[in-house]
Amino acid sequence: MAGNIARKQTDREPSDGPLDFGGLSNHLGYCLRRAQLASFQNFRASFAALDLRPTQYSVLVLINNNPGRKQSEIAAALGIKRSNFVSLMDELERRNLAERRKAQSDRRSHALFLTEAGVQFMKKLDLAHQHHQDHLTAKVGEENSALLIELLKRIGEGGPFELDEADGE
Amino acid sequence: MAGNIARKQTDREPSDGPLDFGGLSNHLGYCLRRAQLASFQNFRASFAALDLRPTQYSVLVLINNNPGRKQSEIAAALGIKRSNFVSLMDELERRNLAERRKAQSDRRSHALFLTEAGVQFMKKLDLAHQHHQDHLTAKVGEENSALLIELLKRIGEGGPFELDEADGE
DNA sequence: TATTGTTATACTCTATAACTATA
DNA sequence: TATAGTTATAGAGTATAACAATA
Repeated sequence: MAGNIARKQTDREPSDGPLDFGGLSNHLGYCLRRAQLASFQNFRASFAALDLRPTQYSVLVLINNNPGRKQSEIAAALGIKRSNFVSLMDELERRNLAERRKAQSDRRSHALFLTEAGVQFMKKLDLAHQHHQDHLTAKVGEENSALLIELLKRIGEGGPFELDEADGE
Repeated sequence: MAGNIARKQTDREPSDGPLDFGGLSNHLGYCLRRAQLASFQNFRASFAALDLRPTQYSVLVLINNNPGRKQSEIAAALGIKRSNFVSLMDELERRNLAERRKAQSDRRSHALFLTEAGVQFMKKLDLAHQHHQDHLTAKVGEENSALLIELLKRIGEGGPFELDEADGE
């Protein structure tokens, strides 16, 4: 808030010293973005040995908890477009972690399952995720973790998820 | 946690009903990601009429609060690579919101300023941001907003920012 | 030799349109 | 005709390498 009124900014060059973020440091959206980036970064570190990105992890968890569900259901639940989900699933299938099977009831759709290797892999993922979660929890303080999650859910709910888009024209 | 032991998943097709997210719904990192996506979405809606993305907004705010600082300083403060900052700044210059000026002291560097139009534009940005911030604050409850920001800062601090990378080889 | 800005490139994520095969 | 999966494409965001001008 401090600072500039409506005039062209002058030629001074303050050069050194820390930058003034103004109100930005206390903008909820900005803090969210930076926290999320830090979280992703730690996720990547925790899962580096397993070579798995956050999105891939969430897909495996969802298939594991809902074996046999349609590809489009898993995608929609995670807010991923059907079209973008294809290559994601291709990769998991290539690594023999998950598989598509033709659904009997509706031969258009694919039912998704973890492979045996995928189920085994989940154990390692659980450990890596615990490591990641512990890191974040330690940062906010254990006693604040549940409240933080609650507040984040309030922001996140009613998002773009659970609803698939109709193909536009 | 409920569910799958180490065996290949069977062919059942539970078909309908909501998906089981397992522990995922209470993963801090996952909640962060969904909240951040929802926040970005609301940001875009609030700034749609102004045709400005979150990154562009943060750049304008930082230049406004630190006129005359080097391009690389602004970029580093926001965690943006120098190389990626170029097209961003090109766009802001093309729209006559900000400008580069050759620095006197070091003719390699560009000092960044808002244009007169840019300073005027900030007023509209402040209003749009207030609208956006109010939306988020209402979702978490006004009495929780400050605490949430504090907790997010703990996660976000020590991130990839304020430090520029050395050019690799 | 190191730094600033730049270009070129590549990979991920996201978004849209159009195709296919089934329904 | 509508839906599930796919393909192709395009826009952002992010990452690295290399170059010119300057220090």
